[in-house]
Amino acid sequence: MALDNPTTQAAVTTADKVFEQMLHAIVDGTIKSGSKISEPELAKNYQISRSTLREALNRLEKCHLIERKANVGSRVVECSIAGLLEIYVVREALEGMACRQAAINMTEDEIIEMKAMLKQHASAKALRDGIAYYQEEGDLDFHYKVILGSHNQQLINILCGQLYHLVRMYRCQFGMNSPRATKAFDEHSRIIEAIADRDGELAEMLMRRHIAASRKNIENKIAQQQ
Amino acid sequence: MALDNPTTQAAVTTADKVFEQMLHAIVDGTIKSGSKISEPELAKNYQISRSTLREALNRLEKCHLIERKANVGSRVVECSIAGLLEIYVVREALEGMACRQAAINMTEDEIIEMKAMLKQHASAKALRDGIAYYQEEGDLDFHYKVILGSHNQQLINILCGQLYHLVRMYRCQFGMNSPRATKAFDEHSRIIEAIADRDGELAEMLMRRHIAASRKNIENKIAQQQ
DNA sequence: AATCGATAAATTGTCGACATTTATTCAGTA
DNA sequence: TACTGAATAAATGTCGACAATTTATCGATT
Repeated sequence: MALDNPTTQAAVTTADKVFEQMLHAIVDGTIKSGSKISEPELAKNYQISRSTLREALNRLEKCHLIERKANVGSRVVECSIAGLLEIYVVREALEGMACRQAAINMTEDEIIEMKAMLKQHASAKALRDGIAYYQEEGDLDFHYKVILGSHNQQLINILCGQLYHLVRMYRCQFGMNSPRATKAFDEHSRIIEAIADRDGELAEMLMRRHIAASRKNIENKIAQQQ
Repeated sequence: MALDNPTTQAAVTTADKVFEQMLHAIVDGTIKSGSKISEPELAKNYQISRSTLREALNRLEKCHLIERKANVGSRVVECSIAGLLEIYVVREALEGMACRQAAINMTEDEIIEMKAMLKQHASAKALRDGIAYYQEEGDLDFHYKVILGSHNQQLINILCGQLYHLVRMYRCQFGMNSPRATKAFDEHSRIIEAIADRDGELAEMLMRRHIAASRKNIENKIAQQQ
């Protein structure tokens, strides 16, 4: 659970471990976004050889967290409003489709599990008057489960394997604890209903609106700050 | 133009060149899908060190053309009907959205260029009575241009950077020269119209239907073969 | 003083060797 | 004969050093 990502398997090699450490550091901003990466320096810091470090860098590049130029080096990806909005556009398309596929392909057991999860979120929400907790963990859990429920390996790879690290990075660095907790919860409920009804078209539409609402919420926030 | 991919930049390092060679070999089946990759053997074949080869393998992995297991090795991705259909689902979602964004973000010049391209395809089609040529190059050109027209770097990366190599691989190995040439051409025309009208909603819908039709065409072909 | 060019320093790319893990072989036993 | 398990072979992971390229430094010239 080092990555809070249901598709990640245990890190066995040292490059794996360094990858996870760097992933964490980049997501929470310890390694600043936009900064250049010095291979000799980092290799010394983590006490590994440059080969091993480069192996870790390659995995970070796969997640689109760093960018490499030949004979020049690597930089941590830059966090920008435009970049964040781009990701939301992709998520709207992909998670919308994932939701449609989930309505088609989810097993009854998976649906029961999702309903149970939502019930648990509801009680947690009632207890804590739902703010931070639900927003962070619960929201991710929900989206992960829907994506996995699509039973489409390509969708799962792209969303859980690469995009979601970027999403978490933006959430951390821009401090997104938006006041959409209650609204989001209701939207999640309706989405699960549509999936349980095996109504793929509605499920996709609701998921797209759910993500679009998130995006507009951010756009408003940005507009306010300016 | 080694990769027929508008987003690829010149290969400067030897790892780049080996990557391109292997990419070609995997796409056209010289390196068989599902086969195991022996690092020592390939390194000898290409006359490079294992480090350099591994660098090339990492890029292939980024394109989802090979899969690696820790301490076990790499295998070329397996071509299956299910896998092909999965890709079409992802393309329907992503290219649909790309088309919507293209309707919003394309410049007038880009639209003019697209119309010119289509006109050229039309004459080529008339001349050769449209079979192979349009299907292969023309279709890819069209889809590439729409994707680039979205002006969304994430969409461009995912579609042109990774998914399209897989698409080309399947086209090569399954021998897809489907008889949809004329129909596809008409669909392309209507999509460009929608983009020119800045009608994002229609553009997305038409692109989704266009790709879904391709998918159904394949499903039918498969069903016939059995 | 600013710009250009050459030299020097540092960084990335590549290599071959060693360490560690996995796969194979083959002898021994039930 | 079939199966287990230890020894062997092979493959992957990691390391440190060298080569090639880029960046920084510094002196010369306009």
